[in-house]
Amino acid sequence: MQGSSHDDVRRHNLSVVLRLVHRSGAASRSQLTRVTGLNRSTIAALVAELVERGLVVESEPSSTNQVGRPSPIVSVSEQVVALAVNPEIDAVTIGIVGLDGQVHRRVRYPTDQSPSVPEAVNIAAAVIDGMRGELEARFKVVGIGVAVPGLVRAHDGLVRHAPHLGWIDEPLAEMLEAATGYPVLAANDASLGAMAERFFGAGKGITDLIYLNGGASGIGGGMIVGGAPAGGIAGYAGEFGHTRVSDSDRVDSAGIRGTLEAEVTRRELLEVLGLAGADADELEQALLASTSAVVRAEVNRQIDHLAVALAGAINILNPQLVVLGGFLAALLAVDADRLRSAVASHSLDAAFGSVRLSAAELGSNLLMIGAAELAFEGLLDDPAGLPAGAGTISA
Amino acid sequence: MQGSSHDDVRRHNLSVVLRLVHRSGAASRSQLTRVTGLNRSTIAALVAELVERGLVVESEPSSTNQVGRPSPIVSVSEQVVALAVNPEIDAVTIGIVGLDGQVHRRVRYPTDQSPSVPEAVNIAAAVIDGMRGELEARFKVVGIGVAVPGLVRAHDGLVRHAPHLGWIDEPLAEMLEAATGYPVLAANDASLGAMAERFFGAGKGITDLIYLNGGASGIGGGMIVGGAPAGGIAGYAGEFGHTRVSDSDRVDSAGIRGTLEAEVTRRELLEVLGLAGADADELEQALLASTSAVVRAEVNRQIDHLAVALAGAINILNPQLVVLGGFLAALLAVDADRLRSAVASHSLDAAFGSVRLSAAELGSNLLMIGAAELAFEGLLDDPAGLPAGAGTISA
DNA sequence: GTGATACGTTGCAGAACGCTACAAATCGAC
DNA sequence: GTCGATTTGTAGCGTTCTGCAACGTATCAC
Repeated sequence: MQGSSHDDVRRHNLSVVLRLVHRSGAASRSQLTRVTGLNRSTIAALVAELVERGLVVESEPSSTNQVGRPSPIVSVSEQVVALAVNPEIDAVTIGIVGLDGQVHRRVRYPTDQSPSVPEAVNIAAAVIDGMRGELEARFKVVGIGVAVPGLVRAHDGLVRHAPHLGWIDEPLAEMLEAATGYPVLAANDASLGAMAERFFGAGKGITDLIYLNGGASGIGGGMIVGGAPAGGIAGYAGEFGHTRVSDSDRVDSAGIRGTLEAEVTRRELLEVLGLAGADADELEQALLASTSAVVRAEVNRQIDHLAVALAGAINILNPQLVVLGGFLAALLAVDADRLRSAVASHSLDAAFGSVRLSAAELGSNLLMIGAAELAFEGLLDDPAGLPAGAGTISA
Repeated sequence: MQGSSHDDVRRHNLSVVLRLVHRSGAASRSQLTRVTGLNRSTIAALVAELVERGLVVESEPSSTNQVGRPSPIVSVSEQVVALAVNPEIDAVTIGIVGLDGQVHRRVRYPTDQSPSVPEAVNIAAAVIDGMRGELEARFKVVGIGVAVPGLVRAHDGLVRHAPHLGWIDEPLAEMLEAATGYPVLAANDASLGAMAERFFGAGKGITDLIYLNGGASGIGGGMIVGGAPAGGIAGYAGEFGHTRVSDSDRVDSAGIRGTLEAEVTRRELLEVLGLAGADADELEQALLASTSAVVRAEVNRQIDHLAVALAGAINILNPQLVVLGGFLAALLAVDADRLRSAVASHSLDAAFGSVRLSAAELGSNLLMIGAAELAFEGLLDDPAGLPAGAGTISA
């Protein structure tokens, strides 16, 4: 319950303009006036301030075949970037992501075994140190976002529990901040995936969506509720993988029986296909190509269980869109009709009627974009909060 | 993505102050300055405007045993009220609810059979006409809120489907607006219950909660996510009753198998108790008094199924609080430990660790307060939007 | 009573936005 | 190619709202 003063108005309006060009791409000043409802002169002043702070660039208008004076195009500065870090079982991936959502660079640093927290921090810090010359010469770095495959406490980036990495109560953000000097934020990978798909992928402009991702180690998810990412009270929200879908005794990674993650697994799909390993695209191709009845039965079994979990979430959240990533997208691709009708049979007509099932669009850049978005969040909320023209951000 | 101007600042600050005295009760001006962060002089101006508009009242400070000049107490005007309407299977209830949350009057108009929409509208309009003398003399009515046991489309109050009333696609809000002349908003009863409990009941000050209500005709619910009521894309969110909790063939009111509403019913509790009918309090007393093993077995069965649904919701939403109303509160009262441990066994430790299970507090006034809150919403969002000093609101 | 403290009140200054008038750039018609 | 219509940028002014500082006032402690 905070009152707002004039400073807040300015901050808010700068934030609105920067968010627009960040999320919707380049826009003319006249478009900005229409969308924001602000006056021409106000938009001019706001854009001028953002230009001065090096956050956006104005460029010559392209010919639009429209009457009237052409309006300058406002686009995000290519110099403003965030660093994205994603520790996994077999690698740590580090990326440089522009404020326009472009992934400038991505480095995957493979590890022999699942990295410990100090190892992951050391790898990330070393790679970032290697990039530092380039970063300081060409870019302004706003901070680091980390996508963690596990539960992360929102306010301080403490990793409560990352089962596949074996991390428990690790102050990851704090350590990486100390090692690099950049401000660090961390969050659950699937929540960040939901945010990325929402802004830059299948969910553009949508206010209520559910995102489920199927990976080698399980199923995670995230949601956007009423236009805002829903993190829950401590940032643990979105664990769709542990939803109960059957009375069976199969146990998931958290030891819970009959859950989505226990019934719907990538491993079993690979087994019936006779594949040793495959990425998401290869798995989808193999499933589509297969004519085996055994494969088909397994696919159907998994689709039916997935449908129960989706229907439950749809009944509760009444979303506009369900985005499926990883091998769950493959299940959708193989038999969308079966999935749709199975979901329909478990959900309320009214809630199901307006929902669309869709595959994720961002592919391998998903987590880079999501993690960077986390780091950009502070800048987008308060574009004037950081010192103008600073090359790097110090604590 | 809207910009804000000076008008918005004023509107926002008026809204913040009015919301504070509405939700947290009377407060001194100095308290308001502290909570809002606004300047003394600004608060003085805001309160003065709210007084002039007849929305709040300033009164002499009570002796607080504190040094310094006493600060006037700001409280909500007792004249500002909303009308609450709640159609049910066997009655239509109409209430007058003050902006302070006080229920001034409640009229339950019993019906022989489940009322049709025109009947419900006629009853409500007739009762309100009967009150009109009192309303126009003593009160300023901001509008009518309707709590409907069914799916309601948010933006226009169309009742999509109210199974127990047998209503399908009924323009309830429109009809009641035409019949009474007051602006009408409608929403799902359980969603409104969630809102009421959040602001005036067990969930005061909590930003993430789930509310489940067990009634004679089924189980409904609502949620607050990140401080805001979550309605979904069309206002249908919160249908926890249709979450799958078992593989059984029991069917719920929507024809879906193995759901919470199919397994956990008030009817079966009454049956094992040998009771013909009972309100929520009587049922709870009877359950607590019973020593029958059969009763106990049925309670345990229902608790275990309830736990599955709660755990699923907790994993997905990571709330701070779960509020149980109706006969679900009775199950909690009978064996809170069993419910807690059953929920724990189906949920993630991290998400379950911070959650509290609690019984609803508002009892029979719940829906009156929730429906009124819906009607107050517009006023709270824009206290200056309505003409100052108007006795009633015309379209 | 006197001082300290906290708060209301008043007048003024600053910040931000909208408005209006004017200038500039484009398209289409002749 | 020129002219008018249209759209938008630009500059200056006015309005609105909040913050600040100074002063007045009411209470408590001694």
